[in-house]
Amino acid sequence: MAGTRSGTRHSVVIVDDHAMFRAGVRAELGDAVEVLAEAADVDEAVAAVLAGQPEVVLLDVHLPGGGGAEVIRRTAGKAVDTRFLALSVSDAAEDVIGTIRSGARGYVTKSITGEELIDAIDRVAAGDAVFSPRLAGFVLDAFAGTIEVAAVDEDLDRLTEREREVMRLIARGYSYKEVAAELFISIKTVETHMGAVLRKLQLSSRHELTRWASERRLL
Amino acid sequence: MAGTRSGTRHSVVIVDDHAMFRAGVRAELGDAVEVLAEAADVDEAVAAVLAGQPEVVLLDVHLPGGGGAEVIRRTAGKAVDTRFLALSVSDAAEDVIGTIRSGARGYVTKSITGEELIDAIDRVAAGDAVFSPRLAGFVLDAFAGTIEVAAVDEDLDRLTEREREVMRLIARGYSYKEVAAELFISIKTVETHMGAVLRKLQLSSRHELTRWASERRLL
DNA sequence: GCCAGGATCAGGGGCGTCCCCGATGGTGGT
DNA sequence: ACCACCATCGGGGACGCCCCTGATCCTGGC
Repeated sequence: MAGTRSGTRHSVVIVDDHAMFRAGVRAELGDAVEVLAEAADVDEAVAAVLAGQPEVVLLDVHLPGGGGAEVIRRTAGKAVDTRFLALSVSDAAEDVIGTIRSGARGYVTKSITGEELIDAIDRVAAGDAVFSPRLAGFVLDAFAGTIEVAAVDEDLDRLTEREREVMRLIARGYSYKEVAAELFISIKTVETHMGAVLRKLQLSSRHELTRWASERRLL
Repeated sequence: MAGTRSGTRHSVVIVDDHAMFRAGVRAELGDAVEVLAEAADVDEAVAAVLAGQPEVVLLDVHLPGGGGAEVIRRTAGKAVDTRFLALSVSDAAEDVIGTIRSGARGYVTKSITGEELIDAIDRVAAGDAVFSPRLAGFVLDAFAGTIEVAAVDEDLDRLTEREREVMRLIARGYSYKEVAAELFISIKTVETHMGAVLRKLQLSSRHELTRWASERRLL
């Protein structure tokens, strides 16, 4: 992490329905940013953004009055230089994708540290898109076709179509016998494919595979 | 709320996996209480409670390492004057009931204000039970005898201490051999306990157990 | 003292998982 | 034609998982 990158002291508005959490963010940010205002629901947030014209809005996704996406919609065009950084407990795909589609430039979970958050604010203000590492995967998946995915999926790409098919069923808890019945092939063929899957993904058991797949939301 | 009631400055330990939220609680509490320690997971929490013997533990329900209930279980009897106040985003019945059954003396949501939280801490320390208004209803319902939330825990309650221990490790993906090494017992004993676990929970394989446990957030 | 229940362990058996060694046929590239 | 790769299968083995029938020790209740 950058650590001491502070620099410009961007202006921000903090939007979250929990006063406690807003206080936590404020405390963690210290004087690294300028907090223009706080808001606890959609109406307050819209008013605060229009009044303050902040560079960055820290935006909770689940918010009384229509959710964080509603805030973005209702301020669109009226706050030209403002960028939105979603800050949520949820790591559900629909929340992430929905928020990004609404126009947020980043999405980080509340498990982030203060230092990382300051860094994320800096980068969003500079025009970058910022995502928690764990989320980056399916954000890119959702926009697949335009962007190619690297790193994580390199392993997955080396699997053949049939191997991926077997992998999905095994990861869901199917036994070799059940996979064989499902795909109309013999148990031995399933074993062969599984051997290839485990070797290519550098795993050693079906349990590890289950975890690997669920971490990547491939189920 | 009561507002200026301060009085005795109770000692507390704050347990939550989000550093940001801990900072918020700490900031909101100010010097109205004495914060002995913070903890981010079950192990840290148990250590902090045993070391500090606080009057009140502010306890997140969803916590890496087994959840808040696990903290209560593992400190039971070893911290005589300590009372637990659950502080959670969840208002789900099973979370509330489960936490209370584990021994917590109160349950408030994170939408609470700092003032109200200080008041709740005072009252829990004094021996009162404290609940967010919206939750009080079905807490009483549950102990009135109706609700079938009990069904989930009845199965779990029939497990012995040792069986629960084995169950947790197996559900996390440990092999029998690894569990045996971890608990300093033989593989055959692990098999015996697992047989009892599967029979009592009416499951048929370790895979089903993994799902069962993850659905109930027992990991 | 007897009995129930919990924790510990052993032997053995059936089946699942994962690996090794092969083999055959098809397909696409050179 | 040859080679690389894929999908399909088989035998056999080592080990893990799950169940069965036992057994011993200890603790607590009647």
